[in-house]
Amino acid sequence: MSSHELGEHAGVSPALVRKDLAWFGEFGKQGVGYEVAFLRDELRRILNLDREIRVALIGVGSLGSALVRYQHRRYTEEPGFNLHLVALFDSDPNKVGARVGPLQIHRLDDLESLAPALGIQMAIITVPAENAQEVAEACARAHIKALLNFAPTKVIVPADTHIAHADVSLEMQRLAYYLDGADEG
Amino acid sequence: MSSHELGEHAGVSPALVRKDLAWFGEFGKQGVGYEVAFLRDELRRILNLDREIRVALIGVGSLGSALVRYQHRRYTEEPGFNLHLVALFDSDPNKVGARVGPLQIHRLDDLESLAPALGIQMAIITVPAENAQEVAEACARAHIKALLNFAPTKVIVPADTHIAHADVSLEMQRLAYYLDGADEG
DNA sequence: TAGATTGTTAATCGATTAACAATC
DNA sequence: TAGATTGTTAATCGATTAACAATC
Repeated sequence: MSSHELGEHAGVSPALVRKDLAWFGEFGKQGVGYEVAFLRDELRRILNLDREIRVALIGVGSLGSALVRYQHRRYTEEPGFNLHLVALFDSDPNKVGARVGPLQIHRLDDLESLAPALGIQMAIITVPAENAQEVAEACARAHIKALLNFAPTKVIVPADTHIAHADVSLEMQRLAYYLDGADEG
Repeated sequence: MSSHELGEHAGVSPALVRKDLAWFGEFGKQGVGYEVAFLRDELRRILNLDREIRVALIGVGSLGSALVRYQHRRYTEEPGFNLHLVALFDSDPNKVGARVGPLQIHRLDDLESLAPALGIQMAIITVPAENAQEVAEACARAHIKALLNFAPTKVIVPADTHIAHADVSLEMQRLAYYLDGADEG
């Protein structure tokens, strides 16, 4: 497949496909193009998606429970889907011990002691906004350096920690800009 | 508040704050800075966030139900939060008629007829990946031109329709790039 | 070989920053 | 008035695109 075809699929120019790939190496053959399966595997390796990533979810409310089911289904049904949700945490004593799908809910206080043993590398934060900062700090103590935060609030993390925000309403608010306003034609 | 202070909060340079605001008008006073409450209100208006946006949710599974509760809580508790979830749709006859929070689930087939009467301007798509495209097409027929898609699949929409993707796993896969690989130091 | 397409260099484009006259 | 900060213009920076020698 040529850079032209790849770009068509991705919605970018052929030149950009080649330039971006050049950051990581040489994957194509002059006059021929790219061998798709080979390119896919190389990129999966480069992007760290070729091996299991062990994930904890903190805050087992309705959104958290939904994400447990969603992630678990994809992990079991989709070959090569390497995001593995392996532990749940909550600070509510009434929830601790309960099961969601195949997983039991641990005490949030045990995050620090359990994370290393379980090999947790990433955490999903689905707690109320007012608790997100303290949970992020608990993750820091547990040496978890990749966080996906669903709480609609800014969270301050150490410099070596990466945090992504998944604020659903924020995304909807972005879309709102494109709605026909009452003031528009 | 000066562009310097605003930039510090937003994590951008003072010059960029001024340049970006200049796209929409003149909001500051020389020597003084910006009046924050006025600026906030102006921007809310410009971004179409100053009036109610009526939203439908399609696909009332566990993720959909969680989002209903989440949106409804923010709408009722947060002043000025104008995203109003007003209708639920599902194609499963066993779900139609059931209530989730304050809302009843409608037949997906009724989307086209109900959307105009309900003033739906935006839709959240939380159906399985294999149904996302047909649901997007139903939205097009219902003249809904802003979609937030949670299904992990590409959806083709008309040119006048805006679609945002909220693929949780994709965000986690992005984070994976920054994890220390087995091959790194 | 002739045609096609890569990887890369040079040119272009757009976005960010620096600088400053205007003025609160 | 003197100091501060805007809105805007010019300079800089980085990202995208065009072009092409290398070569499959």
